[in-house]
Amino acid sequence: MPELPEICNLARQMDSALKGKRVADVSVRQEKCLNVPLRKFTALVAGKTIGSVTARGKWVFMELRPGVHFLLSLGMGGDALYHKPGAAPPGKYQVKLGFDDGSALSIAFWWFGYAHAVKTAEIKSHKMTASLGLSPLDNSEYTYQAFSVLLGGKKGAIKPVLMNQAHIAGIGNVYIQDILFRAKLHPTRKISEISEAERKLLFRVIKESLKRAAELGGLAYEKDLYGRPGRFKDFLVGYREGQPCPECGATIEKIKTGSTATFICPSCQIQAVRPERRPGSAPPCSRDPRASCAPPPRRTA
Amino acid sequence: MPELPEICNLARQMDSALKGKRVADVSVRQEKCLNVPLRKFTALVAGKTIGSVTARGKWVFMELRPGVHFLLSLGMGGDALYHKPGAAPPGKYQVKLGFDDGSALSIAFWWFGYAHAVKTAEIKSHKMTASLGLSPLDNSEYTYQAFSVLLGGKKGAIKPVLMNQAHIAGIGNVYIQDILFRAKLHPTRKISEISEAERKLLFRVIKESLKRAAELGGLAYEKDLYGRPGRFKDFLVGYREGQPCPECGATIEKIKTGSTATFICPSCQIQAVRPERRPGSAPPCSRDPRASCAPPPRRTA
DNA sequence: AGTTGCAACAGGGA
DNA sequence: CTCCCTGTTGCAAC
Repeated sequence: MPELPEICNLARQMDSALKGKRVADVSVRQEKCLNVPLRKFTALVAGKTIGSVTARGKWVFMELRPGVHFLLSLGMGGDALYHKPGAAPPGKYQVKLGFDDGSALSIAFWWFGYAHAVKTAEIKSHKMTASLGLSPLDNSEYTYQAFSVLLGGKKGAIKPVLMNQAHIAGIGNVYIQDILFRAKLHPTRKISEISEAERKLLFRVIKESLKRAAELGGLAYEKDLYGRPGRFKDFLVGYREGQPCPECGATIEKIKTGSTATFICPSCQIQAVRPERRPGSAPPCSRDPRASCAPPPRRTA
Repeated sequence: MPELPEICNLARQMDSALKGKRVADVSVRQEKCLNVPLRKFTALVAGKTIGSVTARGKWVFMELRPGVHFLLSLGMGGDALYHKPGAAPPGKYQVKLGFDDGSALSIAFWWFGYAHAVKTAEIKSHKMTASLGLSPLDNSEYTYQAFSVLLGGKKGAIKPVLMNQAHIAGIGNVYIQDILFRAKLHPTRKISEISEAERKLLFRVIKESLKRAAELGGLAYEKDLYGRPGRFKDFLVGYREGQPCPECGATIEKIKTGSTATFICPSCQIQAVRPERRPGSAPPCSRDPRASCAPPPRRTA
């Protein structure tokens, strides 16, 4: 459950389920995912009481009163699972917190993840979270103006900038796919060549795509705190290599952009600014991209 | 007179002509070429007596006793001219030092140059000179082993590394042309793909090319301390775009490599390691590249 | 024809 | 599907 929608959902569930519990037991099976030696980690976490749990970007912030924050990143994938009192003990995990009521939280990631403990007073010095940029679901900080400032003066391609957590926090290589498609932007489009209208559309598409996915409980192939999958699965172009574009029917391609893969519709997502449409000529894509948070039209019948 | 041969020649002439003179007068027409405010520059320089003058890379180091060094870089081109007592005053210059015997040194560069004054005790903190690398005409520091260490582990192209003053001090975009040609290396050849034999040849070619040019008093289109031109003008491929390669007759090309221009023989200078020559096949270039410090064969008669 | 500093980019590794 | 670090490369500036 790596990106912002899943993390938002997870943090909300943790906030409801765990708040007020006291950490009675700390079990770490993989010390390298910690930011401090095991002894220090345990000393920081054990005995603390869980306060608010929030999300920012791909990170979960769990308050451990008094004076500590537990910071969790699931990296390229993993689960944070709640185990109620008396439930069967968790199987595979890297870190487990047992609570005073017999319940537990187990954390398992299958590649790289981070379970960090920092003193709240020193949280500013935790680089990976301190450098996080705008939260796209927070309307007070994610404004069109702030978004424009972010892109201002940049010379590179649009995709890496949107995925840079220091700019906008929470977009990974999954949700970026349909965001770029809905914004009708090729991943390597130069930022300096994005028109005002395109930038406005992109701004809205980011917010609405992530919001929609969060409302659906995140990706269908990720689990929530209770092991249940999300309901978001209908990608427009993401992971649909070889299938038809829902807008124009062209065959979706999987390309390499820098070191990451991108799925694009080669006809809808263009590298240059779309030329002015002359009166009478057909629009390149007929549907309103803003409407496409809904599942794509089925072409199977 | 920008690169090492010209600077060596200039420093030697300055050492002979200026040593022992006392700076009586400082005139600065372009303050931005200084490293300190004009008042401070004057305070450091005026009244001092010239000691040894030496060269390192593209910089002239002039001792100003007691306790100061005058550091001069002519940037992309310029002159440092001696004016004997009673001679006509210099025309255009950015910086002029007048001496107690009525002679003067005028410095004029036509783009960017530096005339810096630093306390000798603080010379290590003068970044542009402190970071200079190996002197290719100093056999005790420019050894094949040191050269190999420089190239070790590098992944990029050979040309920018040779022109990096922190590695080898003194090669610019003029002398690099024939150095690469004599070493039979394409400017974008990957360092990791240079063979041992090629590296040995390159090591020698650098030293011998610069030494030969210095012995000729530098470039024919540059002036020495007395306004006289050097005698080096017979480039093998440098600035000979469209003319035949002196080795194989192929047409010399001017290409862009990164942000600089390079003149190459497309047939002699290859990007891949030269394949082993099978017995009986003709060598790609018949002349011994080590012999080519002499002028190229004339093709005009 | 020079150098610096920064942004962008690519590769290796945890 | 992650991130950081490093070195490299390109560009704009003086």
